[in-house]
Amino acid sequence: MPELPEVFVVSKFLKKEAKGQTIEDIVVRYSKMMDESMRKKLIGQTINDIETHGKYLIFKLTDYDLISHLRMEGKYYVSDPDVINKHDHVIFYLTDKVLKYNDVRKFGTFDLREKSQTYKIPPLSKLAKEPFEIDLDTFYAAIKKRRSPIKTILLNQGIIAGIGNIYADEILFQAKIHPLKIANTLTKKQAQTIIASSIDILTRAIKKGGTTIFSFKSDEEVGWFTQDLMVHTKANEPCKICQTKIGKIKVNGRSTYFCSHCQRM
DNA sequence: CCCGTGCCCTGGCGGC
DNA sequence: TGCCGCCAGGGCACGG
Repeated sequence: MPELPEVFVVSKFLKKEAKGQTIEDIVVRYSKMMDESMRKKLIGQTINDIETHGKYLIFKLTDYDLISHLRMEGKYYVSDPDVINKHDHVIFYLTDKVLKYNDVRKFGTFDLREKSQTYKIPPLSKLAKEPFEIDLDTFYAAIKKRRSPIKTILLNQGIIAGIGNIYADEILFQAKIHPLKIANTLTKKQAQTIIASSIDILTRAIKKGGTTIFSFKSDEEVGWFTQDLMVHTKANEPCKICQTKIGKIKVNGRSTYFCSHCQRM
């Protein structure tokens, strides 16, 4: 499931494939994904650039910004125009190629904004800064007034942007903090450690994804692979640091993996 | 404002 | 072999 590193890698792919191309036509195969008024506005627009903010992709067009969220399984790929795959929902006919948005679960979203409104209304108006830019005092102030588990806080895009369920577990493991630790009991030092671990893990994941970018296809995963993970999906396996069995619990309905010895309340 | 729950979706898998 | 129920999860609406 795409988190900040995967979205960043996708944006690199899109810059390579779609930057400078004009949208000549669009075929929408699942109407809830994109309505007709959006489709009409997009036709004739040139893709001048692709930016990212957290898990969002932002296509910078001639007159609008197109905000794309991949959610769990959304992906973009370029392929033979004659081949339509089962979960291709939006097909962009560009100047000299066909770009497809494929999404098995249909959870992905498209939002079109006037350029002046992009960051003024949802979804981007509510988005916090990414770990790379976030200010420690701001982050710590947000934490101090929350009574939820820290895991829940890391998934809150309005507090810190770009972290999803997989990297949240990995970040807390590296920071040696228990996922159920209540946010407002953290010290400023621990908040700082969380930010540092976030930057470290996201950066390493981006580098990892970057190695597969040139062979990117719809059915290839980007980002971290299972052997890079320390705790996520490792239930009952020995912790790579202390050999304690990795535990699995639910935090706010999300599967959460942790080491009860390395990560303290 | 904060916090928890249910919903959107499909495919894969365990159980029988 | 097939069917059923559950699980995966990001963001949002909605209730307390």
